[in-house]
Amino acid sequence: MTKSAASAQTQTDLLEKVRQVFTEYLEQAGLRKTPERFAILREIYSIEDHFDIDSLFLLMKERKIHVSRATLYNTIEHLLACDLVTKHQFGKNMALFEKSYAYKQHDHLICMDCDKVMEFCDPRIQQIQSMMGDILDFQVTHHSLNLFGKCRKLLRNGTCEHLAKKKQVTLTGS
Amino acid sequence: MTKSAASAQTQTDLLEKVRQVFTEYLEQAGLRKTPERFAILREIYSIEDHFDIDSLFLLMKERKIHVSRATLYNTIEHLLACDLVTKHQFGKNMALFEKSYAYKQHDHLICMDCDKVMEFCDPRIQQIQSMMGDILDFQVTHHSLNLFGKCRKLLRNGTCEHLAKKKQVTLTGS
DNA sequence: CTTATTGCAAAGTGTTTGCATCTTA
DNA sequence: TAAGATGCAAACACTTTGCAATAAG
Repeated sequence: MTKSAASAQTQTDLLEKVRQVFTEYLEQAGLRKTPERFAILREIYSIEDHFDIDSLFLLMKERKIHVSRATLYNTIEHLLACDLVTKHQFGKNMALFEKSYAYKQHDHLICMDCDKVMEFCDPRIQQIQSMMGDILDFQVTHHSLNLFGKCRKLLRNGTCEHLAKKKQVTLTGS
Repeated sequence: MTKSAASAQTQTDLLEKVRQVFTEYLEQAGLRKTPERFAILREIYSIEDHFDIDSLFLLMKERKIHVSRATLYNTIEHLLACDLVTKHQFGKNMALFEKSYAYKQHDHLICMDCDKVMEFCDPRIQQIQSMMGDILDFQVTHHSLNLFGKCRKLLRNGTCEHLAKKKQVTLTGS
């Protein structure tokens, strides 16, 4: 099996799994399993980057899948509720989303020059989160940590646009 | 000298100092020192909590200080540029601001039930920030860490509204 | 057949912009 | 007195809402 075939298989498995999670959520919540909802889920899981509602709308329009913006906003609320999608506010007013099933918890580094977003993991955040919850008697459900700045190396090379490649850093120790 | 007189003195000193910082910024940038700009600075430094543009507009209107929303948006950009004010996005679309001169760097804990914001400090954030900048060759200029959840203790007591009192926690060790 | 869901367009909300008027330097 | 700043209202961008038509259960 070639690498891309394996990856395609993984992608199919993932889609199958998230459809199942969504189905269970809809049933348990007494909501209807409409074709629009599953089409939106599928499109979202085909996107690698962060996206906003309008680019999702345009992507689906381009692929001849007609759903209204209202339905996108509505459906994404449900996908947030069952943790299949995560919402972000990276300093701009517009909300950005990303698929989040089976994704390791991560935080973001945002280049203010080219607007690109990189991801990183650091276990200390989890420690701070749970410790602060205890100290302040708060039930912390989630957090958002964004580091803002400029990509130095890429600025040296001229434009930042080349930074877009996903780059993920994980620390395992403390 | 009574305690409140001392505090009033401190408040006056602070206002004097921030006026000076703003003046220097405006001069160095070749911008005009208009009465509106200093009035806005004074009002902002009279606010203890986080605020949005519209509540600042209404506060100033109430105090019979007429400035337009356009001028508020314009001036706050300058105050951000010289670090006298900090901007936040706490998950909602609306931007929130706070005065930030001589304020210790801090992060936020947001109650999703009552929308109240608490502040805390943890030196590990600074460590993560500078380390990530080095690893990813990023020049990190600032960050935003928000912990979202529910205030447990206050929920037990009924409403969350009593939580509004500013509560700040600082860790000095790692 | 009942009622949730959809699509459309209208209304909201926070922010930005264009332009005539005013004012700082 | 010339360039910048202000105030107003219109324009914008993103999101939410109302409602008639549709379709899931």
